[in-house]
Amino acid sequence: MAFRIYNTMSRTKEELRPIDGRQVRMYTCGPTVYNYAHIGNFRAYMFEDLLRRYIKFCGFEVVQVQNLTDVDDKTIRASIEQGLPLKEYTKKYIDAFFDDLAKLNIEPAEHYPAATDYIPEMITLIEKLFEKGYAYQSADGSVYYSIDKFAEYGKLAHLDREGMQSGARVDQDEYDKDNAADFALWKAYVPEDGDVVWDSPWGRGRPGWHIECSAMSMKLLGESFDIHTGGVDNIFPHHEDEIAQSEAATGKPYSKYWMHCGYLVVDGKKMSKSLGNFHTLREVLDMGYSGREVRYELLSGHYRQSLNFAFKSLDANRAALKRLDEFSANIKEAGGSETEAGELPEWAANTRAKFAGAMDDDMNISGAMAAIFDTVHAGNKAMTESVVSEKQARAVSNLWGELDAVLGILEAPEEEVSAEVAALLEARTVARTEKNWAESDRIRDALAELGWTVKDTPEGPKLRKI
RNA sequence: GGUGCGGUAGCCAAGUGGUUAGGCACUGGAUUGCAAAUCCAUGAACAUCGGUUCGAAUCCGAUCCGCACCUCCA
Repeated sequence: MAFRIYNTMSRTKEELRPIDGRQVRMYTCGPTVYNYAHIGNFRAYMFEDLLRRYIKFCGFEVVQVQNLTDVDDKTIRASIEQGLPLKEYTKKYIDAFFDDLAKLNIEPAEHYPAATDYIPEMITLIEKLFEKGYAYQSADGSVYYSIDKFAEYGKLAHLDREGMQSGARVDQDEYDKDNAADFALWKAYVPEDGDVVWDSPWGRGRPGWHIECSAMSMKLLGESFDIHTGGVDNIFPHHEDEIAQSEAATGKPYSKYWMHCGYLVVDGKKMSKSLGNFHTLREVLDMGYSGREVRYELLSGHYRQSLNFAFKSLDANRAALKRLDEFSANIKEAGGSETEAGELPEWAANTRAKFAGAMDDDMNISGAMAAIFDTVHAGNKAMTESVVSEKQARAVSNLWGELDAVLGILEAPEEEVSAEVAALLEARTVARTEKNWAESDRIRDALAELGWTVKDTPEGPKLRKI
């Protein structure tokens, strides 16, 4: 089987074949750290996490770069408003970003370059564009990229110049540019930038947004690399401009594959800061939901489709996760103290193939989850009938671990049973032996207060975290 | 105007010519002191209209509706 991914450039599914045959180098557009990211933003990071995990599942190595945009209009404006140096202001949100990634069980990328640490690389890249005739300086001192010089401009977004001319939003103020669609490589200093300024051969100023990603990706991954990802809103202009800059400068193909995820929507509308219909992760966690429930939510739809966010979905996820946890706990108990894995039981023999078959098809997560739940059902049935040996259970546990390396949601957090809870459970067992049902039920309620449900099974009472 | 994505049961969400997707919720039963969990059983769907076909959720055409991008955006 081969992992096939949808390439926005070709608009078809293509087999993933890393350029060097072994290692997948991927670049993912990261956050602008002027504020807390909202969970719509995390949908993209979640998609990228699933992608990198599945690439590894397929046996490739991964080197992932995710940039931190720590200089732009918004970060500058906000830092000046708060009277903080830019670096100090953005640090708070960079820390929060990493904190949120951890809560969502998103694997760290190999590199997190901050734009302000790569200014020399950006300047070098712009110089190269000057040499090759793609860049020009306007009267106000800013440097622009001339899209007319790059014949393939528009190849990713499939936009032609005519369509753009009649576009709904052509900025009338951009009088300094040769063409309204030319974009800034270097922005000349203006007083509103405060002390956020660097020297360059074209005068003082700061880099444009698009050049940041081109400079950092090529510095860390090479002039040609494998996968570039982002949200669909990055296709144009951001990724189109990255291609124009990078390929014009190097004369080589930039990224081999382009992958874009759909939006998180609320009541049919894209979740966004400007619409105000967003929630930050910390807000949702404060409401009592777990990072794991949010992860399940963000994972539960195909990455290219828009995904509907609703709190009642999170509630439904809680129930689904409980079902998964119940199975995991039972299979673990069925394994006893056995450490050696035997053959997989017949009901789990095809699980891995079904899971991988779905994931191979451009990460069909719904098909993959169906393979999981089908196995849960068949396994519950087998365990109900007590036809699962300890060695078989051990093998299933191992399989679960292997699949969870991709999903990151199957392993429930370990919960310690406190002495108080253990004592209550013991007291309840005594009460039940004496058929003192009133006392037994009272203790069960008390355990529920402490966050535990108790199930009475033929093998004795079992505790489960609520 | 240009370019894309979509409309599947109460809700979420796969499927792209024939065979139960899956999850949550609901209903009946088994089990249980009562529960919980689990199992068994059951119900429910392809926006509308036409066409192609032995057969269409799937292909073709038209229509209606929703969303997004077209220089801040994951």
